Amino acid sequence: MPTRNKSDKRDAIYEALKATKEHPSAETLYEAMREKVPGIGLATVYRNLNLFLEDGMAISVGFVNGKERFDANCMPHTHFICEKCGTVIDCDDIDPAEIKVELMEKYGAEANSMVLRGLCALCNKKVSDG
Amino acid sequence: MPTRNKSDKRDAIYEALKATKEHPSAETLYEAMREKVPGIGLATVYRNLNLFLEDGMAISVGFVNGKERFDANCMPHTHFICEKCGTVIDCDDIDPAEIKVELMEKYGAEANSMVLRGLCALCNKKVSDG
DNA sequence: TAGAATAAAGATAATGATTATCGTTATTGA
DNA sequence: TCAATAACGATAATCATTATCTTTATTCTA
Repeated sequence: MPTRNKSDKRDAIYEALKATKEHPSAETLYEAMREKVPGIGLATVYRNLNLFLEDGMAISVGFVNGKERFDANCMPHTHFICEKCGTVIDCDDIDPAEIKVELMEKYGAEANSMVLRGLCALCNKKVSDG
Repeated sequence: MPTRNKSDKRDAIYEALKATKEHPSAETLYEAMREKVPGIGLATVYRNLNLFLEDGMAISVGFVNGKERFDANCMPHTHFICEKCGTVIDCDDIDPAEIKVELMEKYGAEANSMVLRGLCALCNKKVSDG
């Protein structure tokens, strides 16, 4: 891990990312932090999120409505993204290990993430309700 | 499916998308078509790709390096995306059905796509070779 | 089949998320 | 303490995508 200076802002951003389950975008995280950390800039949030990725402290879940979403939980776990409402769900009960083995055996590729997309329970219900 | 006028350009774009296995971006498809279809505009490619999505004639595979990638094959199938070289691979041998059932049972969510990300065989080899 | 109504096209301006730049401030290490 | 470097906030720049506008093609009807 590269050497970084101490930075209260960075620490605050990381704590905020760890504290939420909503897999926020840079913008969302920024808005949520403005209250607690007055004067923080959007560029600082973007900058530090990229450092977290670089340092293996966070992962990118993917893009939802054109915005990248982040997760401080780097343990390999499956994500579900609802294409209707944009919610990102941790699917801790769905083990990607078997699929990863299959992928390696059949394609020689090393997967480090698995993302499912579709309609979440709530949006799916709304659709079937008409 | 909404009514559309006949359009040679649209047909050409769709044929080009169907003909390739590389899951191109709008830009890539546009560049590939300029020779065969002189005078075609980038906006026309974007416009028609969106119509294909709308009409269920194509799917979005996801974003690779900030660019959306498309596939004319709408049969449910797994994709692998190499984060190093950007290659998108059809994993026809990896059946997402079981995972989808699991997702529905455990989370009530309806998945319509499954995407794995990581390093393809070639890039993985390069890493291990050092 | 002409001609109005609508869809599609090409060019390009606008948008919006992200990144780069720049001057300033904080941190580090000698 | 102080020079070197990292981080910051503000904001300009970038780049993929979308919207707009004018022209051209297609369709539908009288």
